[in-house]
Amino acid sequence: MTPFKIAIVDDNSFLIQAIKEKLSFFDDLTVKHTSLNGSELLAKLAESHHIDLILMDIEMPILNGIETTQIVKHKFPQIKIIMLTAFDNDEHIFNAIKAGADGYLLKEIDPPVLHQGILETLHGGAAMNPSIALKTLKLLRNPIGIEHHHDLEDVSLSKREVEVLEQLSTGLPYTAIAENLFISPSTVRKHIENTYKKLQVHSKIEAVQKAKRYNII
Amino acid sequence: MTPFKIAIVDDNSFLIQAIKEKLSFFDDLTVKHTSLNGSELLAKLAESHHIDLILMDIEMPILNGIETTQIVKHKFPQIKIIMLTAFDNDEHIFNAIKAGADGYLLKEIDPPVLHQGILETLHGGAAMNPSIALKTLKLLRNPIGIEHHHDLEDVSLSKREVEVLEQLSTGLPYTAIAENLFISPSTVRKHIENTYKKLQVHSKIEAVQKAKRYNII
DNA sequence: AAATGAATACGACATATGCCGTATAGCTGT
DNA sequence: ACAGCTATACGGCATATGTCGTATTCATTT
Repeated sequence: MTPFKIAIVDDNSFLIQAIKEKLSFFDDLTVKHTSLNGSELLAKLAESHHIDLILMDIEMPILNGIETTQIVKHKFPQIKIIMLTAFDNDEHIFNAIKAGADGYLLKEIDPPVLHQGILETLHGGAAMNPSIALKTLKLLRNPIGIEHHHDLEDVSLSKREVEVLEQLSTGLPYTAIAENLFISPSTVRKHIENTYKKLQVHSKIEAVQKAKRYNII
Repeated sequence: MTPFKIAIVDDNSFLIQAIKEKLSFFDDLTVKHTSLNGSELLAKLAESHHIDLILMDIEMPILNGIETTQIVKHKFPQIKIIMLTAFDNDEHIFNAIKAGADGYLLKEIDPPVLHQGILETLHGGAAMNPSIALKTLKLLRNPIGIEHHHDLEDVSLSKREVEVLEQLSTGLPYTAIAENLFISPSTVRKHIENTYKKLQVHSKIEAVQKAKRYNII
């Protein structure tokens, strides 16, 4: 069995070294590369995304761990990401989960526990330190904090564009939308084209998801 | 140090016995009493609530584990409760968390892991099996799923099909999905074709939305 | 030993989609 | 009156998608 390929991202090179040493005891894992911030990681992934799991710090310059997680998960959803950070405040935890993290551990973790968490995550689970787990349970019980609806300021879709987007979101093809709105398929497509530009996306799914996240539909 | 006082509630007396045996290895825990359903437990707690933690089954006659958890947590919030059940469907998990459970474990658990989970919970954390943890993360990410939280019984997607669906949901084209999963685009398309049949849909968007509603992704 | 299901892979074909350019008509605020 | 925005509409082209069929390999189950 070839070992799992791990990447580490942390702006503190001493801490990277410490994590590497913690993992060095286990021969079913190998650290393929490390980065000091998100964009350095993205550059390495662009060359080769042959990485199974990323251990990601949160507070980093240039591109932080939350943003980086979002981008990596969007482009390479198969790569597992565990946040490995010193802080466990609710804001970070919630944002990391929203960004798509598969786990959340604290840096003071013991090597065997870290190893266990990585393996569990690679086998389709989620790694969480118990105190973090409790926080996620509390978040689930209080749906108040869940709705973090920030509206998209700079983007404004026209009424018609929103109507078309709503139809799109149900999975209808252009021809059906045209019939529903009594306009030509060409017009539907043009509306969608303009909408994509405003939302800066390039497909139905991305448009629908972005629109939902920003409460446009 | 006096051992922690545990209570077990399960309508299957054989399983109670099995759990007791699992815990018998650890002298920092002692099983104070056991009950075959919720009202039996409540009666015992009314006499003496000198209990630190309850291991609670969900499916029981008379008073089930969810309702019992709600009542116990209301009257004795200091008592920790870990759900210990054979089932891990979203509905149960979500309801147990809402009822106030401090953890959720599966009955097939190994003795040392159960022991660990109990201690962690008693020390102010939450005990969760990794696959359950992942489900809670998904619930947090999908506000839709929180309202529905029911699994699709009759439909079962394979592991690979779920992976492909996850990739689909980010808006990636077939070719990118193929690269990410190191398989041919033909295979990606075949997986998607099979998925559509199982979900009874005919497009990406429908598949992704249905999968989200049923907490598949 | 046979059957089943999962994962892999290819070919073919009709349709849908993303993206470009162009164009007309109506409405709004300056 | 004119600039700017919106809604409407067409054509073209490369690529993506949905739906068929077929086929091999591997692991599990009967």
